Amino acid sequence: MIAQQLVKIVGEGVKHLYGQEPGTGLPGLEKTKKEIPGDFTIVVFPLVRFSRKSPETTAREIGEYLLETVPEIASFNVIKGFLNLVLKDDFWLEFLNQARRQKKFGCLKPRHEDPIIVEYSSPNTNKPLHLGHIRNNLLGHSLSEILKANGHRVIRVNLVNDRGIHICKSMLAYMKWGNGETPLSAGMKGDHLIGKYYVLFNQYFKTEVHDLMEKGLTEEEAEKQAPLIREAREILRKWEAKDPETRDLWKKMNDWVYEGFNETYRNLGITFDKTYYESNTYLLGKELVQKGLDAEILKEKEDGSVWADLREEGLDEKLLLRSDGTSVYMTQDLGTAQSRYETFHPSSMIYVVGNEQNYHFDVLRLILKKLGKSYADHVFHCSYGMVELPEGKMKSREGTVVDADALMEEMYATAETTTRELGKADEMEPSEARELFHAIGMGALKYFILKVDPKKNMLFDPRESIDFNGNTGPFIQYTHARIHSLLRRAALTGLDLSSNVNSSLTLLPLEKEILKKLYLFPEAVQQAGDELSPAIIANYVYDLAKGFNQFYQEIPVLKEEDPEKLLLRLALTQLTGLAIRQAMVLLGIQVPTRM
RNA sequence: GGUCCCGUAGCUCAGCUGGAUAGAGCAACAGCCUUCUAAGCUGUGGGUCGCGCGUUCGAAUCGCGCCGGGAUCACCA
Repeated sequence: MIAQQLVKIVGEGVKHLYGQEPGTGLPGLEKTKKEIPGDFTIVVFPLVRFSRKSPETTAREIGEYLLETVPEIASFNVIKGFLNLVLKDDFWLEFLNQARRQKKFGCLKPRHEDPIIVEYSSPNTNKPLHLGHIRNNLLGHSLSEILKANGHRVIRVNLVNDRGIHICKSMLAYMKWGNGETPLSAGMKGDHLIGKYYVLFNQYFKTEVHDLMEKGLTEEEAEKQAPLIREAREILRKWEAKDPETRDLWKKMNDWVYEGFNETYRNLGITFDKTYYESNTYLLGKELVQKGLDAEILKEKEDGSVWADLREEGLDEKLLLRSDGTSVYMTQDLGTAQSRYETFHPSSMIYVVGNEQNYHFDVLRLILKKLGKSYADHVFHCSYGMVELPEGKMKSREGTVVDADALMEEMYATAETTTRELGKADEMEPSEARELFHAIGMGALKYFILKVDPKKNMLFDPRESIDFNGNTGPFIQYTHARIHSLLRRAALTGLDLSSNVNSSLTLLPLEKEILKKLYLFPEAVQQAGDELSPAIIANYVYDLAKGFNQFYQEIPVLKEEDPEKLLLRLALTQLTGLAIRQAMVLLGIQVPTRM
């Protein structure tokens, strides 16, 4: 690309003019600021120490050198230490022609190499998904798409947490108060039904704890001795002993939950290549720990528990096997990492997990390293922030969660109302209209979440509905629909869009603006991949759509009488449409062709 | 208490690998539909970039110290 070439040539220029190699790190090419004439800018301050001249003189000299050397450069200007370069219009027009020939503009071709494993979602099967899970799922899905666009092979995996004491709590509550209720008889999605019993358990449990504390127990003692928790623990014991009755109920209830989850996933547009279940993987890792013990990397304490000592690394000791020989969460994660490494030989493993588990993943990586695993350095925790409500953090037990299904329904309803008010659904088939409402509702939700830097906490106010105007998903979708409307009209006139644009045309400022933005799309895709950040794509595509709307509003396209200019504008329109669609695919958002 | 993350306009967020006058959207106000979709476009107002010190020709951006918010440090997952 021209950017890298220019940087290189600047280096050569410095050597030619001042006899010194600037070496690494010096030159930096940036976009020229809006109000200043120019396309790219070189900040020459760092080069002054080679030239031993004023910034202005240095900039002028390098400018002259570039003007002579680089045929694409039309002119330059110098403001203080800033060297602003103007490229010839035919450079931009050539770019337009070349970009239009690409199959998938902005994306790299798939390379044949080891895959990247992206783990996300990882739900518990004792309650329905909420807004936090939505952020996780959207991030995981989008990251997978972004990595693919960067030429990687991606394996998307889901590790379902289908066993453990929390599941037993729902089971116990169901046994006690369920009366044989089923999703069908209750008219509820399976995950919501199970969630109901989880809440029920916690209500009764809370009362028990309260009563015990009245009798003088501390909270901690009460929580351990409450009859309900003892019963739940007994169910867990039976489950681990493979008691048939317990296992049957467990399976039945989990299947209900999966049916519910699948519906939620379908609405979200999320899929996986492989699903793991903890009930199958929770014993993994013991072998690994044993080997570490044999090699004296790990140590056993007197009571038989096994630990990794991370104090030299600035962390604490970490338990890997309890004194009774059973394993913990960390043990399992060590085991699944090893198992995935053996099956897929991934180039890296990315875990999309909330930032509350930052410590866990630091420890995981350290232990893998201690155990001498070469892949330890290729384990990445894609850590994202909490979704907060105006009152603070969402808490399942206190019922202050925003339910995923309810939220999606609401988004759909808002999309329908808004669209109908605008009269845009009037001439649509009911099925087309339904698809549109879904696309817009989900587009608004997804964009709202993905435009925020993943690592930051974000705020969601349920009282204010998610916007459809301004920097939003529907805004971008609308721009796309508008583009298609233009292209449809153009098609009616029988124009052939496939031929190349004449590269000796002169560009209007707004036309060039869009070309400059389009030029940045491949970079945005790459940066999003490097930083594991869909937000970069979201902000990019908003900027592009905004730019197109300005162009659209100011410059008539179809009224243009000069056929070459008409072709240019339509080509511009078409490529923008492609870039928007491509970017939105990376975000997992559908783009309607009319709305 | 230790470690990590965050603090930018009334609100939600960009910008953070140091660069020119700190940007959007929402909300408020004022314009633009007999002309390609007004879910749009244009304009006005709104800022000690938490505070202080340092590094630098140059700091929202880097370093240190405070202040404020969050997460985490289980024989839970």
